[in-house]
Amino acid sequence: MKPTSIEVARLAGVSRTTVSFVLNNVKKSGISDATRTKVLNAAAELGYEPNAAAQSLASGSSATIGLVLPDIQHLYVDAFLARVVASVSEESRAQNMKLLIESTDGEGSLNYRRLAKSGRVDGLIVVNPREGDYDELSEINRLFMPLVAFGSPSRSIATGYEFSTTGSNNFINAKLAVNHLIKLGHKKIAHIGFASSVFASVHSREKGWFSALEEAGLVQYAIKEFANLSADSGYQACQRLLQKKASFSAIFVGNDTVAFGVLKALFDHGLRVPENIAIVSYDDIPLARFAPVPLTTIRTFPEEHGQKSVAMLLEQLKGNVIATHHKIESQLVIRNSCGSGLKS
Amino acid sequence: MKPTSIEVARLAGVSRTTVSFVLNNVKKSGISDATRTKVLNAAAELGYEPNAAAQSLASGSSATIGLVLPDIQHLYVDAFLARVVASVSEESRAQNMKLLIESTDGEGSLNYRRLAKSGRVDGLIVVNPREGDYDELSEINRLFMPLVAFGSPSRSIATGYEFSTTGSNNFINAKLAVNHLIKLGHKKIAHIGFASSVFASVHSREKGWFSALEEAGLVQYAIKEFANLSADSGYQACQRLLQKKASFSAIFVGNDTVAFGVLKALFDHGLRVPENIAIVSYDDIPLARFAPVPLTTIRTFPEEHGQKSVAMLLEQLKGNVIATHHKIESQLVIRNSCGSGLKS
DNA sequence: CTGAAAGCGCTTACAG
DNA sequence: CTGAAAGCGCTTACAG
Repeated sequence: MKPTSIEVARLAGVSRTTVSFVLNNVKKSGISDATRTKVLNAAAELGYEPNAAAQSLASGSSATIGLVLPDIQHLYVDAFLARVVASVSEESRAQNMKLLIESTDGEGSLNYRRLAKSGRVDGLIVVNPREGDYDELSEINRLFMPLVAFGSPSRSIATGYEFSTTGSNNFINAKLAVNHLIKLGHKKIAHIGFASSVFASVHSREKGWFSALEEAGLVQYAIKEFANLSADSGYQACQRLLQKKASFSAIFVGNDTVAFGVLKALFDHGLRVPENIAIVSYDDIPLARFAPVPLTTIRTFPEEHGQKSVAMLLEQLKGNVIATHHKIESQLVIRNSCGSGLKS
Repeated sequence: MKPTSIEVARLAGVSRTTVSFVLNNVKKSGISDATRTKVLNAAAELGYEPNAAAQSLASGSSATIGLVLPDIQHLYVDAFLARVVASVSEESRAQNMKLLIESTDGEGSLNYRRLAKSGRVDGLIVVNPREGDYDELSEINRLFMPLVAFGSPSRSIATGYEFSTTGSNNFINAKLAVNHLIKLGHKKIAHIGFASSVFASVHSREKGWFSALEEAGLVQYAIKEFANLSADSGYQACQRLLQKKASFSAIFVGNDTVAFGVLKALFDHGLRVPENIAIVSYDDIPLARFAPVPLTTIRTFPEEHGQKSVAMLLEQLKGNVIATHHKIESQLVIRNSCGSGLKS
């Protein structure tokens, strides 16, 4: 039914070896132009397409990248993650690699080892790994295949983990955001994390917030709540915050999606942004500037991250085994929600 | 390095056949419990994981589903598509299938045939295929593998295409949305499509809008513009609309993301929603009710669609070859943007 | 209840 | 410049 390389060889009047050499463009094979043309014509005539499983089995490489997402629920609600998927997909395609999507289950665990051993993928990009996964990831990287942790701080290298990482510096950026609020005169600055702090990125942003308060001597005003990815959970987290006795004049919100919910909760409470409460958030998703109050936020570059992750993985696949950290610079985008200006 | 089934067989003191039977749970093999246990223990002890390529080559099935996305750019900006990816991923996982992501390139073309012939996937879910792709999809389905077109109207069956489809009825739903505006007394109802009308869903929504106008005898007021997926493109499309001489008191916007841009364009133009201009849009993305004016919109159920697509594909994979259309009901969610009520 | 052996469709030393 | 042949690691009739 589907033609195999043997049919192509027969039609072209050569051996399967030659067919393989021509189709895979093997340099050192010294195929004559005449032969090459014959093979190419035969393959085209038969509509030949190599069987991927056979190729993979024989060559030991699957030509596919595995993208591991945290709890897949993130994708339902968080625009940031979608952009990561899109850019990784795009770049993989550009590099002639296929893309396999995996996600961790409810408990956040994925059998990385099984995936690695199955030979289904040549390398792994793991998005926002949990702190508890670092040991296993390191072992996967050492034993089986290259691995890039997306959205991880470079500390993985500092602490002896061997795999590559890419990410913006959540800690520094969070400080940047909070310092902006401090500079505007705010003293009582609350924090709403965008998810559970088992996620490294959530945790780092919280630490950055706290560190900024410490340096300014404002920790006595520190109060915080955690949302759970959706705008709705942000709404609820903000309500919990409002019920506390401690007051605040500004909130550093863990991401933009959650900030949408926070804005609504504040409005529903009769509070105006930025007049009564100033907000700075994180991500600069495409809708951030279309929010009820255009959001002042930390702009990250997920597309660049995604592309870079793929590039780093391919580097390692080529045998360039140095684990590196690629840092993506971020920037504070000032819009209306912090009350410091009206640029949009 | 990685153990193979032969090592497992050796350790368990059986043949590879037996190992394969036990691990694949082959019913009719009549493996004794004692043997089964021995094999399982040996496999566990060695940390054995079957090689996927070998399995696929030998069995003729890859146990993976291919998910084909339209222009990958959609994912950058459209929350709807992300939910589709998430649900398909989730359901695939639940069904023990792997998920391969493919996307069409800039010109919107993908070599479906190559993908099908490579044997990399057992079946295909194609999201929002372009009208021009139907012939090829039909052929792929006939020649190579089951295929489900996601977001397609059932007309594919009516017109003789053989593959299965799933989707809400864009035409009917658009009419529903527009009729709601008509019922509220609007006569001059403009339309802003969310993308180019080469996409079947964009086209159907436009037709639904126009059909509603026809039935109400309002086509003389019909004006339209098309955005290009992002909120920003919605902003621009709305500006173009505002520059026309024709006036309007309501807009049916092709999706929520674009509606965010439309809202901003109207505000910047000094128009209030819903007082001056009423808006109904489409999708009910998670942020729709957190928009500057909570959006009245058609709620679709992408998660259900995604899950159903996978289920339909698996049915066909099991040999149940009937092409069917699964229709997902939608509903109009009334919020503030149409001015008819204040439910949220 | 279990095993020997063929076969899936490629790649890749190796030999010439 | 090209080909015969082994091998990748499984599954699956077939035989017993």
